[in-house]
Amino acid sequence: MESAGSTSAQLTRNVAEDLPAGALQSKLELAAAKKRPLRVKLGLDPTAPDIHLGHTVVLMKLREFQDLGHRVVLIVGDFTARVGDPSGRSETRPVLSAEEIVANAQTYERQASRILDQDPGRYELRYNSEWLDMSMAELLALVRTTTVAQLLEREDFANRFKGGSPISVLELLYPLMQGFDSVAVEADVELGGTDQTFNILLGRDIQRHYGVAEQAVITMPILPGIDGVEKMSKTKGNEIAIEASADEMFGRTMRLPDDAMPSWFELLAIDPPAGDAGPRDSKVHLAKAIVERFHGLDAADAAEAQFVSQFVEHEIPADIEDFAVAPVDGNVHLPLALADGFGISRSEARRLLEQGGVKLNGEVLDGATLDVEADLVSGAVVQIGRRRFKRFVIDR
RNA sequence: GGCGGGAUGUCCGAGUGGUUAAAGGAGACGGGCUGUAAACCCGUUGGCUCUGCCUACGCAGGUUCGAAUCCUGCUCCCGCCA
Repeated sequence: MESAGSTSAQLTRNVAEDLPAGALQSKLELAAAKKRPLRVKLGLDPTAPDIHLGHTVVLMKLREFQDLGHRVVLIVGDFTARVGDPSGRSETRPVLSAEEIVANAQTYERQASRILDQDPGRYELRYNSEWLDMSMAELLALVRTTTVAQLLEREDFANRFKGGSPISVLELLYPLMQGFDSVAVEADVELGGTDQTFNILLGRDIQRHYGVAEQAVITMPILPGIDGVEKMSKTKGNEIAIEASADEMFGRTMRLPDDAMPSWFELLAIDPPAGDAGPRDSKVHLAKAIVERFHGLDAADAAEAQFVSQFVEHEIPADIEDFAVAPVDGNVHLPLALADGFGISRSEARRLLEQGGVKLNGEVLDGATLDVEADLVSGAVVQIGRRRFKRFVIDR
């Protein structure tokens, strides 16, 4: 068996921070001495329905722990999600129903299983309502562990406080609840993005107050979204979902700004191409590696071929969804058909037509034509911009 | 509890009775250039049965020929004082 020191070095390879210094190593030594696996915690917010590449950075790190024989404890924050955030419009969070939470948790579990080992010895899924649905007396005991000054040290709280933006008490309570999760599951290590540093560290304080061993803290850098700037998230639309199709993964990766490539290579643990590949070829390499990870090598090759065909050679893709249009008096009214077919408003469809953004079988439609004979569009490929396609079939 | 300030389109943010579907910016989308990168240029960006109509400036009423702009009540947010 390797020494705890080298194992620790391996585990901290691409992390942002490993706090406090040496904590992980002593945890590993402890585990080796007691011959028990470490309990490695990750909290999941059950609000977002899909896992994307950003989540996988942390999940892959968890997987490394599992591969070393340790046990991952995933916590679904169903309790906090059920409470919702009562503060004003600025920070509104939808209050999720119990059914939605369960559904989201199942989605997470299914998607996370693509990365994590589901072996019960190395994997445990818990809902925090199990322990957070506590009495007022218990809540007071929890609240006693922390001062307001401590909470206001967190950067975003501090900024909002200074800037006069609302901070609800519930938000202040979140770090406490997260910390109590660590007490409840007896976490040895907690992982999270760097945006979680404060919460995870506070977890240590709370554990100490409860007389539990303090967890080691490991934070992973935040993966930028395909805009290269903001944190990857579904609400910003800059994500690549791990359940996205191979073509979509490939295409979206190709939209990544060059500057962001190094961090993607590093955080996704993908080896950059050897030699002096240009930025474009490097990006293809990156895109293929990502697709390969989730769809396999064949799919990666196919996605590349598809990409080249569609965007380099401007071929019309092979597999296009059909969309049934109902003609009126033998004509298809384009604004309506485009709106329904592509999920946009009719006004937007009109605008796109006027701007020459719509092609019918490769021909740009001039904006004046709003109605087309049904026979002409039957089986025709309709294209909006560079990447939206539908095949119109006449529904008689 | 008292006093004061605020709520505008996806977001930020102008606008204090009429040419305001609402300046400007961001974002997004379409076009050009290109490597579906960056930078840059042009255009668009509430909806619809589209030379017009409807809806919209926290919510509900009111004044007025006419209101995002004035008045009243309500909701929420922020600050100071207690």
